[in-house]
Amino acid sequence: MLPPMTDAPGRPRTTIVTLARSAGVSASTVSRALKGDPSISPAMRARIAAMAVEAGYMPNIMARTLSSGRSGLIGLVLGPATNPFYAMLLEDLVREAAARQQRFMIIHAGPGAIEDSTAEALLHYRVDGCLVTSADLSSRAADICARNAVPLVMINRIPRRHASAVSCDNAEGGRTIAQFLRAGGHRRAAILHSGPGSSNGIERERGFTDAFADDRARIVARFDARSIYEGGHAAGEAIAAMPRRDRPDCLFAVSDIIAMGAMDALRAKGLRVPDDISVVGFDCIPDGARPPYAITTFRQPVQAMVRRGLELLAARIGAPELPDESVLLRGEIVIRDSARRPRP
Amino acid sequence: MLPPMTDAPGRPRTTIVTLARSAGVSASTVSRALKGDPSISPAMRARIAAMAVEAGYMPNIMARTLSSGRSGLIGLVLGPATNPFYAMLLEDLVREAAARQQRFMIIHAGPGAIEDSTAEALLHYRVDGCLVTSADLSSRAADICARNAVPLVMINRIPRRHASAVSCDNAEGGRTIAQFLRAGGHRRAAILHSGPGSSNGIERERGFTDAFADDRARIVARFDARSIYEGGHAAGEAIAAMPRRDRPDCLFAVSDIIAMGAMDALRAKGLRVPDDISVVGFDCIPDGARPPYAITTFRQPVQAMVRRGLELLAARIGAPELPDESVLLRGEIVIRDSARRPRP
DNA sequence: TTGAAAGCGGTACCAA
DNA sequence: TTGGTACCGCTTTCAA
Repeated sequence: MLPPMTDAPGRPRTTIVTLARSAGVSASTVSRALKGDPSISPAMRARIAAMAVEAGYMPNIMARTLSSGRSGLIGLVLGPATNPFYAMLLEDLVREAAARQQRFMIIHAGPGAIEDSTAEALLHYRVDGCLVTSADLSSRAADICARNAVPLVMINRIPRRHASAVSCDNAEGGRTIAQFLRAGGHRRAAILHSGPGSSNGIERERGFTDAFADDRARIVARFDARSIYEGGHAAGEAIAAMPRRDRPDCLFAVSDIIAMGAMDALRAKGLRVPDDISVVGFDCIPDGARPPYAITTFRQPVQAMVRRGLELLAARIGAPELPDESVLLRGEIVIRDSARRPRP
Repeated sequence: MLPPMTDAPGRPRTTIVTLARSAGVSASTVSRALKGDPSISPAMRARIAAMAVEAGYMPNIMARTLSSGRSGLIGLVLGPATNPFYAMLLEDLVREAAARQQRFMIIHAGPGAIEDSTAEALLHYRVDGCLVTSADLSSRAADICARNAVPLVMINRIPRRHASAVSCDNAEGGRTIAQFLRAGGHRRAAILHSGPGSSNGIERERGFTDAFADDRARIVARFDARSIYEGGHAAGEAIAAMPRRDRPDCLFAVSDIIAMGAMDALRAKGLRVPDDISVVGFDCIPDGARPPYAITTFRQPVQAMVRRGLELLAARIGAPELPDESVLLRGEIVIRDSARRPRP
């Protein structure tokens, strides 16, 4: 047994019951008064509120959850926090959620898949809902959520069954970038993608290819850069090693972190960016804006995505019958110095 | 095999009671069997375990917490996740905690102070303990934890009253760097610190100054870079603007992110690093290792810090009367190319 | 080795 | 407008 949590030795923790006793009313009255039930007289409400403050009363969420079934906890499945994009997401997420009185239980923040045991923790804690950003939720975990009627919202992911989603219009972003490069005179592109498991990367590449390739321009190479710096670096080295006449004149990385790796590798091999080869990324992470990189990229509306995601989730927590919904938000190209620009 | 749809209309959710009924035993027996109480016969234990799996039973942590007083939740107060150092910390933290069946409720992950309402959420959720990394916990919040006997462990912070702490030996790190620079022939140092609120920065600077300054060498300037890239950048510009003869020959930034900003600014003004001025950082974040920076720095033993921190916390959760403890872990210098090295 | 029963701190329905 | 009361799901004596 744990020692009782007391504010002072011998004095019992303030609960609704102690409050009720010292106010000379019933526990139910206190409960109602505290949540502003209009059926309690204003005078009583004020009196109890004052006593609560005075006694340092703190509601026990566990007890509330047990009887009401709502925990105020959201399960958060986050991609690798060391990827600056997820770090941005996390900051915004925590801030927005706090403003809505929601808290996150964070159950994943690294690379790789989520263990089932980790996913089950979500249900143990009776999370009201679950937010998934990019890292893949196993279908078993998703099934568990669906069966237990835990609403699922994915941010920055293509929706799956039993889930709502909000993401940036990735295909449109890819298209915009392709048009920009075409206008800049590029005709031979290499794509640094993030593998078949990344729905975002696939969409971006699809949009890019659609708008870039025709009878005068084409995709000359593709590399799997796994959404990490090292992957981009390896691809950059491979590109630098290509015979000069086969080399692409521009490079589209499906995320900035990949682009950064590629740029460093190209330069280490003596190639100039953008003079010898243009590089474009995606995401608009802060690191990519700094002088050594100054990456031309596509900004995802992170804050809006976070806000909409939380809204979708809140709505579904309140009304589980709501149908799944996906929302697509428009981003914008950010032109810096890593790619040759169109002539004015 | 997936669990049956326990939430199907009309069919009750699997609880200890439903389990007990269908096993023809009492709820207490099920409770004990499930946690491997040796006083339950092995046969019974096995039978109940099998039924639990078959029924897809998930314990309700809220109920368990209510009766046992232990939630398995740790409150996490994290510094700004967009600072790569905290991102590294977060990844390790979540991984280590999951292995110990602990989950984090994340209540802060941005810049700035923690709102009291946010801190109080910790208590509402009856967290077993609280882990604080760098971001300042208001003394009010700390008091609340102390009153409620919620153990507090700080990682990467100087301990405060009512808290244990684990951190890197910052002063020693500062000293090591100073010795390295002195050996490299540097005599005029500038310090880019992170303000009076950062105990780490203060320790690092103290160690550095102790080992650097004497009658042949001195600290020629100090700048408050607020632990952010932009702060380092501003300081770098100020240094570049100094008359040549007043300029420092080396620069100690109390964190890598500051050093990166400074390097970019110095170079933008035409100064070469390390030829015109050496730059050293602290933390060893991945970004600092990349070619444009290749920062000479001091590596904090992050993984060990995380592990020890969780150990300290677990011990105090089990035995709240344990005295506060601070542990200091030794880091190591990482020599790269941003600072002139000693002649062999 | 097992069962009965009393909470843990709230919520919510039914009376008064 | 208030009080009484029956849970929510699990843990933990105390008895049998």
